[in-house]
Amino acid sequence: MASSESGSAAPRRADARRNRARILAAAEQVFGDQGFAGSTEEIARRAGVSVGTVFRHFPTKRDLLAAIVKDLLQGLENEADRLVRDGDPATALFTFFAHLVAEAAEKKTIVELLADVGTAVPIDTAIGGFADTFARLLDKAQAAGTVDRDVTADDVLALLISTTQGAVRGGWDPRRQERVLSIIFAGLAAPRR
Amino acid sequence: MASSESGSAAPRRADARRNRARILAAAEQVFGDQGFAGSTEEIARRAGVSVGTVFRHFPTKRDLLAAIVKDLLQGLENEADRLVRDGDPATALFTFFAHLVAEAAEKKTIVELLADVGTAVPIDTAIGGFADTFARLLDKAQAAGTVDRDVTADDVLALLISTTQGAVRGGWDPRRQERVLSIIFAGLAAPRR
Amino acid sequence: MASSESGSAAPRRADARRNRARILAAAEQVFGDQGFAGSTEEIARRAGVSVGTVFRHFPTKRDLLAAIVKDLLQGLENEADRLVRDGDPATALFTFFAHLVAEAAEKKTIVELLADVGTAVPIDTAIGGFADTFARLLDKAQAAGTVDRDVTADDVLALLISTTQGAVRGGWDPRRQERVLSIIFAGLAAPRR
Amino acid sequence: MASSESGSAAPRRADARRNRARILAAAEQVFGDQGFAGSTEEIARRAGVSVGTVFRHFPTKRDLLAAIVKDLLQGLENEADRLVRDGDPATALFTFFAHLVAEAAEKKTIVELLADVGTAVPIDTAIGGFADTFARLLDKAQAAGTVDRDVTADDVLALLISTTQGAVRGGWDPRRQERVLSIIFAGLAAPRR
DNA sequence: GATGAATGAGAGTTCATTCAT
DNA sequence: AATGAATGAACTCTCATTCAT
Repeated sequence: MASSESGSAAPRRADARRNRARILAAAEQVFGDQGFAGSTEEIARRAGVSVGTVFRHFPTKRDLLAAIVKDLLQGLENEADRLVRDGDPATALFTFFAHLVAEAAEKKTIVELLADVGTAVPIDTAIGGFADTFARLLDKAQAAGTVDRDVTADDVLALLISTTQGAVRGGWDPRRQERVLSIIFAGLAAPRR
Repeated sequence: MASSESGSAAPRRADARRNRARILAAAEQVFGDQGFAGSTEEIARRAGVSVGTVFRHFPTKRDLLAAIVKDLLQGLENEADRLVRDGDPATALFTFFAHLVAEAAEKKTIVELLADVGTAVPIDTAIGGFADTFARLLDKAQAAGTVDRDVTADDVLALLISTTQGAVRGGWDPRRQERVLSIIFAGLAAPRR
Repeated sequence: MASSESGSAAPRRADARRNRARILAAAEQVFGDQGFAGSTEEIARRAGVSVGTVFRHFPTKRDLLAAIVKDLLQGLENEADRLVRDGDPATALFTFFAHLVAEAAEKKTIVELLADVGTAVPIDTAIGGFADTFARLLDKAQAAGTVDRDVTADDVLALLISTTQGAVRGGWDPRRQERVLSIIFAGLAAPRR
Repeated sequence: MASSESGSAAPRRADARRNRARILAAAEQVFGDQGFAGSTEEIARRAGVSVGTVFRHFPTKRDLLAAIVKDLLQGLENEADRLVRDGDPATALFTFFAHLVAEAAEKKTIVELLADVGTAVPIDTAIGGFADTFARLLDKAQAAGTVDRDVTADDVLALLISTTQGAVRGGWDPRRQERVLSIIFAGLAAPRR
């Protein structure tokens, strides 16, 4: 009774936990194929479960999307921590930046939805979770002289949103992605004015 | 492919022409307020017209969106032509790039829809209309030495899509927008590798 | 644009008017058979119309009920006016009272719903429409000496609600109804205290 | 017919007995607040029990309602017996009648449901339990001369249903209730025809 | 050409009831 | 006996699209 928002973490019973996972997977598929318009019934079908069960786990369609996004971000944040600790200060910022863009390109539709559906998880909230990480990575890079001192963490986040959305909406191949990144990274390195 | 797809150009009768314009305006408002989910009936209401009329002009909701986008792009291309002719070769590329981003930020929702709704007008088709323009502006800039020779027109278009989408989805204030652009422009100017 | 609440009066087009009437009739049937739980789809079917049409006429299930009740009351009020004008002062009150009870017994389920479903038309509002009429009938009866002077119009209305509900819920046969009324009328006539 | 319909009387185990009571109490609350539409899950929650348990005790929602009503009536019948034995013959009928109306006004929603929901306990069955009691009270009153000889027990029951339902549906304040009763009692006393 | 009523598939959501744990 | 997850039919309502007037 204490800690449970709607559709939160893991149920107690094993079968329920299994179902929750299946539903999330099915939803990722369906949203991926048809966008947020994909029907709940279709999700239930693919999860091998009845609609009622979907709604028991996620009282609202939006909650479903939010849960998917949350999982996705969780994974990324874990990787981030590792990089902050162990990466080369001079390049870790670039590495992580590129990594996020690549991930986004892979999870295309989810990232699209992230920005679309009113407010499931507003995009800046989502990316905001990385604010600290980037602030730290930026510090190190500036200390190492690979990024101009005038650049702020907010600048980097804004560029991240851009590149991420560009990758997702523009339908880039890996070469294009690499070239775009290299231009942006050059811009970050260049002394301003 | 030239002059008469469904709902294209201008009807003969004056009242019909007037209605077409009203409907487009109303649709731009409604889509702007409520996204593509805004109902056809609402559009009809705001246009002071009945649903039937909306459908006579645009057989499908998507056609409506396509028409709006087409108008928007038409306007921009006109401005582009002027710039190519009269602008300062060293900076015209940057000026036009910034102009497009600003426009996008203004027409937020329409640009969002551009990328979202399946295929009203796929984003690269839309932006592709500027390919020639940018190719020419890029040439001049490289000749003037304000952009690195390694940069291609496709690179520029990719960056345009990114910044455009970033501006629209990220909810930037003008200062952020300016800073982001200046970093990207610096990246374009910097000699590669 | 001026005078039209939801589901109000009569549409312009003849077919629409016909449909509206059919829907009302079907709804009266269905509500009568199954109470307010009867489904909209069933109503549509019996009206020979699709659900969409039902909802175009009455945007809410409750609106449908309200419309039925309104029609019912309208009819009764018309009869009331006639009685006030032409009836025998000494007995008109009793006549009209008995008439309403009989009507209620006939339209059983509708009257039940009147009181049940939250607030489609709150029962006192409904009966309140007769307040004036009863006030006038009561005056005349008291002048004629057939009702005790201590009785107020509110008393009469309260008794009307009672008898009405009794008739509807109690499943009285005509004899029972007559006996109950005669006792109540005797009570009204009797000098108080 | 005597002791073991579904969900009847008292379970053996102490905890089960406790649960049964809790569920009944919770259901009375919930039905009181939200009518018969109140959800089983809500009832379970308020009883501090799971849905499964509710259904083990009362296989159907309607059974729950029936049980509540049964309890309510049981209590009233006990009081009735006392009155028949000890009350003043001349007034006991009136006293008990008024008492029932007051009770009904208190348990408003339950009494509403009594008459509404198809058949949990049909209203005349419910009130029929008092038939004997009233027959006896009526006898005494007629012997004492406070009620006209022409009045039958069925008349009294019909009036009881009326007043009861009137009180519940009409939203009377105590004064109105008193006035209505006094008129009805006057009617009972008055010599007929 | 315009109107606006009709269509009807489909959506999200609820809830009594069943059943594995 | 109790739990609480699962079921799935049912419900109200929306909306792009068609078509009689």
